[in-house]
Amino acid sequence: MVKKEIKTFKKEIKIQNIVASASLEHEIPLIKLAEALPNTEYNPEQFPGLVMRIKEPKTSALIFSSGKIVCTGAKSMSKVKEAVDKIIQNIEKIKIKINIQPQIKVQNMVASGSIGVDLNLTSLATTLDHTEYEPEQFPGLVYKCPGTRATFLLFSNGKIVCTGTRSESKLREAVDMLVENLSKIKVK
Amino acid sequence: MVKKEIKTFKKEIKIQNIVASASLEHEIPLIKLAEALPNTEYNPEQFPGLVMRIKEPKTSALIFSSGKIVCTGAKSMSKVKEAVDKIIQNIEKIKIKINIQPQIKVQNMVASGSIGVDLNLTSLATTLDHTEYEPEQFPGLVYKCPGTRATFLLFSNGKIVCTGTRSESKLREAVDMLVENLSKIKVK
DNA sequence: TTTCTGTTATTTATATATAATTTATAAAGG
DNA sequence: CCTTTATAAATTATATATAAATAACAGAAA
Repeated sequence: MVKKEIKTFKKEIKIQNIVASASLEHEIPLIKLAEALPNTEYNPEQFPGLVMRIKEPKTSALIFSSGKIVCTGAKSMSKVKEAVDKIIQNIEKIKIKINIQPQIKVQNMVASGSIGVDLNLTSLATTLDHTEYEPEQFPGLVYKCPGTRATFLLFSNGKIVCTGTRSESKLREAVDMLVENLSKIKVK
Repeated sequence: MVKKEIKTFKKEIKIQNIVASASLEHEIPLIKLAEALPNTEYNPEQFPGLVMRIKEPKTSALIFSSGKIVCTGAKSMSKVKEAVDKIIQNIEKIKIKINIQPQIKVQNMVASGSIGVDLNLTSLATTLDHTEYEPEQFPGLVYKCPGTRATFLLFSNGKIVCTGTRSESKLREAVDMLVENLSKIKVK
């Protein structure tokens, strides 16, 4: 019985960063917020969003006057939710009442891991499609995985970085597809 | 009988600084060394090496935890050797025994002198290759002497500075080549 | 004039390469 | 005092590239 080649890869992947957005459905006076809270940075002439940093979970949020927010840095969905709650609590300190439970939408996930085998990036760049490899510019090979939102960064030691997916299931699907595609061109 | 033009140059050169490195082949506890010796300066968050100053020969040494050292300031090889011996004696004050006679490697020599003739740096900058001359930035003309490790700083009064060579013989060769190259384009 | 790019800012892993850090030294000009 | 040149040591920092939402401004193309 022939085992599928894919089984020989020791896939391993860990979510390192989640970017999520939400709308508080309420105008936010950013200047007032910036003056009231020490954990904020606001330079409207540089960027329209106010930056709010949360210690636990360690995250950073971008808050716009429209009430739209972007949360970055969390490593799990539960942490994202915790962070959003903290953000709302912070905003409510300036007497603004957020009446809704904002719907959180994951916009991007960054995960890192390994596929357990060394990769010859130079040959991969020519045998695999949808790749970009300029070692003198960046040591990783960029692979936009067809059929998925994922873009991978592949390194010669087998370490990988996956960006672009929006859920852990889609992330795992993408990694499986990456390994499958690599197997097809027999990288090992 | 036509005398060679080169003979009209009154070449003169003196070594002003020698930078040499060596390895003591022994780990050095820099914190302990800094606390025990007054002639040291150690700011690891600023620079990983400990600075040790020796009065005679007047030199300064950079000592790293790996046991690698860099000695600067000596004007002759014998002074470099004396300085390294003093450095080892200093280190042995904190009970560390350096069992070897480290092999000293000269990494750079700085020498100054004169070629005995005034130089029109502006015209030299255009007639001689491998030069850089920006008088409003620095009054000397920079000349990277092809075929040697030497880089010269040439001044309008004929004074010169030579950097980059690793031995007195190579230094003299470089100066000879400088004079020869200047003669070719008849600077006088 | 309108629309479409490209900055601006945030996070995060990955891995290369520079650059800056320190020390000494001469030269001439600011 | 600074400028410039070369040179080693080891450590930290930054730049390189990836995705994504926010939104305000810029410049450019239509």
